[in-house]
Amino acid sequence: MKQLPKFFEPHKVEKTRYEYWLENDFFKPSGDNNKEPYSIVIPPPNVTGSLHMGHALNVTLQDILSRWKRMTNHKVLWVPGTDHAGIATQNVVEKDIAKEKIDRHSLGRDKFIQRVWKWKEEYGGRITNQLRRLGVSCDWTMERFTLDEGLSLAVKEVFVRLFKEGLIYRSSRLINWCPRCHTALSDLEVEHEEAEGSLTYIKYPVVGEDGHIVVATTRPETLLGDTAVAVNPVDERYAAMIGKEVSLPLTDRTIPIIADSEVDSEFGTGAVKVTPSHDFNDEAIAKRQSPHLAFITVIGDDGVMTDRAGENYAGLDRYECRKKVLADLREGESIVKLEAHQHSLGHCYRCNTIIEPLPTIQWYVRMKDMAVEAVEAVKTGRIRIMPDAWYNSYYSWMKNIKDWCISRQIWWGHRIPVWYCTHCKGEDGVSQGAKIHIKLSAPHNGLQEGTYNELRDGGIDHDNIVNNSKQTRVDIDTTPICEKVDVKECPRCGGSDLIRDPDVLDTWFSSSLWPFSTLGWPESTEKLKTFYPTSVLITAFDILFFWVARMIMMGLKVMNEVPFRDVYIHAIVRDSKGQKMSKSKGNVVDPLIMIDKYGTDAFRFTLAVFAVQGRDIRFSEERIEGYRHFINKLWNAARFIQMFMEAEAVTNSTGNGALNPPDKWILSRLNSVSVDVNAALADYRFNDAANSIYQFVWHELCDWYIELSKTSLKRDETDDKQLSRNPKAAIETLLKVLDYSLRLLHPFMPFITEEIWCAMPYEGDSISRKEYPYFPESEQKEGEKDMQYIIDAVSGIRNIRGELNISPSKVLKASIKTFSLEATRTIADNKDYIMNLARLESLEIGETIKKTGASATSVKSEMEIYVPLSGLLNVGSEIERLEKELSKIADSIKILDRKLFNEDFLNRAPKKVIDKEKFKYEELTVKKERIMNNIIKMRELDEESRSN
RNA sequence: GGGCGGAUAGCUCAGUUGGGAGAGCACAGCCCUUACAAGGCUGGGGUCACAGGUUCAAGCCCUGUUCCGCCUACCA
Repeated sequence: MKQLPKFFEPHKVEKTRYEYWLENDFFKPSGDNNKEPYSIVIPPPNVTGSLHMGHALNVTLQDILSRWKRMTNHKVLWVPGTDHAGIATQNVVEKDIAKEKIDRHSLGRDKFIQRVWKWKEEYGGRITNQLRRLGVSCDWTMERFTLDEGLSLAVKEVFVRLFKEGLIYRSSRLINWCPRCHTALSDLEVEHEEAEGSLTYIKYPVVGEDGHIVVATTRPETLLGDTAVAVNPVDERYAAMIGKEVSLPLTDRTIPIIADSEVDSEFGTGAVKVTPSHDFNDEAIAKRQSPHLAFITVIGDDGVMTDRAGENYAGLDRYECRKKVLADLREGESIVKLEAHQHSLGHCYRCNTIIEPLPTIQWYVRMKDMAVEAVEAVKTGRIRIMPDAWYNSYYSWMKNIKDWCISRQIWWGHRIPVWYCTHCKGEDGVSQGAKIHIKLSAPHNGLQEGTYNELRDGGIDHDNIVNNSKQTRVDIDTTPICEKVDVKECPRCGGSDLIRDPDVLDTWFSSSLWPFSTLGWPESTEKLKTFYPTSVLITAFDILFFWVARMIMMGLKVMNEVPFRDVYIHAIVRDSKGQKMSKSKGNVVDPLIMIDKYGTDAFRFTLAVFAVQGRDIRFSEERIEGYRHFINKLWNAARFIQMFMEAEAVTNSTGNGALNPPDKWILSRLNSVSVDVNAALADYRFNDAANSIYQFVWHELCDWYIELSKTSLKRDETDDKQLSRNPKAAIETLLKVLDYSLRLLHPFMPFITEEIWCAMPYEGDSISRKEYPYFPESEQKEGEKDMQYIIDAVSGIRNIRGELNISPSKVLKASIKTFSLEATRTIADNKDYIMNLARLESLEIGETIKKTGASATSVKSEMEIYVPLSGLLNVGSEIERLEKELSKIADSIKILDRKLFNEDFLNRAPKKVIDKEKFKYEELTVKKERIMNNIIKMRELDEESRSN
């Protein structure tokens, strides 16, 4: 046995303990083959990431579950890994090489990707190393990266399958475009923020007449791309104008006034300018018209105005252009008024640049049918979502789901497995449609030309489609050839002049395959067979749609089985004021700093206590401090036990096997706590589980049991032979309760529990290999009633001390008048415990005890405690004390009165409740009377002393 | 616009089928009682946001209101 040092120093043990666990493969699946395997895949953090509170909470909860299940003998696999995080990582490396004054284009695609890989090799391990500091019990031999060879194979396999099923297709339409990242984004990758803008009212003169029509817009610069003005067909104000032309200010174009029933007559002037190339609504209007309205793209893919904006504006940044357009309109007296206007603006979730809707050609996944199945899987309970408030969000998102844009115009990621033949024109050579020209770059980057298939959604002015910038692209006008392997020659014409699609897939595409791709799919591996579907997914709600919903759809589509049984959605960690933590606000709390300051165990335990279902977490450092105190308490409790293990009383004790009364009590409490904790964990009530153990260890084990055991452990020195205690039973109970407490705590605080456990004479190589305590069958309340008498007696005396300011070091005499045989017997049987805990030098017990003159009194339900304090007692304050007690009881009786004199209550409430209330009433009335008697006696005494 | 969550002690928050309002921190008093002052004992402190309703009984269920927070949406 190793002597525990005086203080627990987390940093001295964390690293070595963790290495010990790894060396011994404790985190690899083992356990009972007959029990259901348990598996979790980690939500892969971005490889560029740095550990934040969200990660810390997320993995702590997973680790608690994993360790708990391992200790309950399940075969547990927890798969770790990281996500390649396409745009984010590319941005990081681009910034990196910018320091060397180069950009990715001058480097070239292959060299750039090499640089990213190099970066990944150097820094990609940072986040996983940080996770290790939390003590996570992942099976690191299973670590995966979304761009791994195996996972890339899975991605290609899925893409090809979906393509061949027609679920993946190409389309040209408006897409959310980030002018800074130069790529398309999915709807989800756009973050909307409310902003104060202004609504500009602009006059468009009617051609050939004196009149004009006024339109209102938040984006005056898009006027340059207007191709119509729309009004509601039933709007009488404008009925006569439909079909007329207006001349578009600042241009030499005229555009028609058209009717569209979606136009809201109430908003603005009821007339809306239509810019099909730069607004999703307008695109829809344009496509509802027959023939379609023209698409004129005046903003380029870098947010700079194109040639089509006209020579006065081409080359201007979009916001510069807005200023100039406004100035020019003002000069031409075209502006009627400006109004302040609140509206929401889309921003890129990676770089926060304002999104520009642009017409481009992109790859999409058809979602509707997959969503239907994914909804079904949840509705039928094949997947549970917790807390259940999230069901509605899930359903409503799935119901309104739109096709998912999966192509990104960046380089870092899974390149789309599609090739185009420059020679053949598609299967029938003609029907693939006419060639169209695409300008591939923003004007100032020089023009590149290329062609794409006409995609038959018609109407778009493809001459002005701005495609992925700075990308050289040659004629591509053929049906895509989609294969898993590199295509070297065209399967249709045999030609070898093939061009691979330059785009990569949305990062979330590979993430959506994570639960099965990490287990080896498309190979049919043992791991896959054993651990798919996974048991639970632990995640934050902000990626419910990004990731969780898509995993469900892909799991069902590809594996024909849900990816996980349970989804547990935890809160987001906010700062102490409830603000979202962000670098710009400067309110970020770094988990690693918390770990440095307080140790991993205290930090983890705090997170567990914070993890209340359905509620945001306001982080507070003070709480960690509080739980560090708890760790200290636990540590010292263990030191106490160690101290007494070799005490003379223990080693010399014969140990007749009989348990001391407190031993029975604490063991019974332990059983009950073990049941509570297991139930809480099974329900993902991490806070309840943590609090139960906390309460037990501190307030039952330490506050009462250990204090009581000091008496048991003493060599019998009382004059009363009957009270001889069994020190052996006490120390054995201490060891046992400590053992099981540590086991209960181990999933929450793995390090200190291991450290203490290994220093005790327990058998085994690690606490993590021991069984988790769960004792439902022995949950009888043995010893709990006896203990109540002891607690009543002790706390009665303590209360007198506290209230009357009597120093704890002053030894007191006391007597207890008992009112039942059981009370008499129990108090007498436990006299030594009571005397020690209450610091008494003598204690009289009996039903005939009389109170002596100046005594303080404590009235309990089956006893009255007298502490004679001649000379010490301030009669006035004693009366005050008793009156305070009396008034509390009187209040309670009043409430009970109201109930028990209410016939409706007596008639309708369950008998159990009535009996309980009656019992309480009796008890309190008796108590009240006794206190009153004592007050009367004290008053008499008071008067006596006054008259003397 | 639609949806969701919150409002309980000075602070941060628990409160699982409706049946005597809790914890931690902070505060006050007495104590270095030999595991622990990162501690022990004792105590003070709450019209459970507001207004109705259901019920014998409401912090908990229903309706409405106010104030916060979040998600979502194409009102230019």
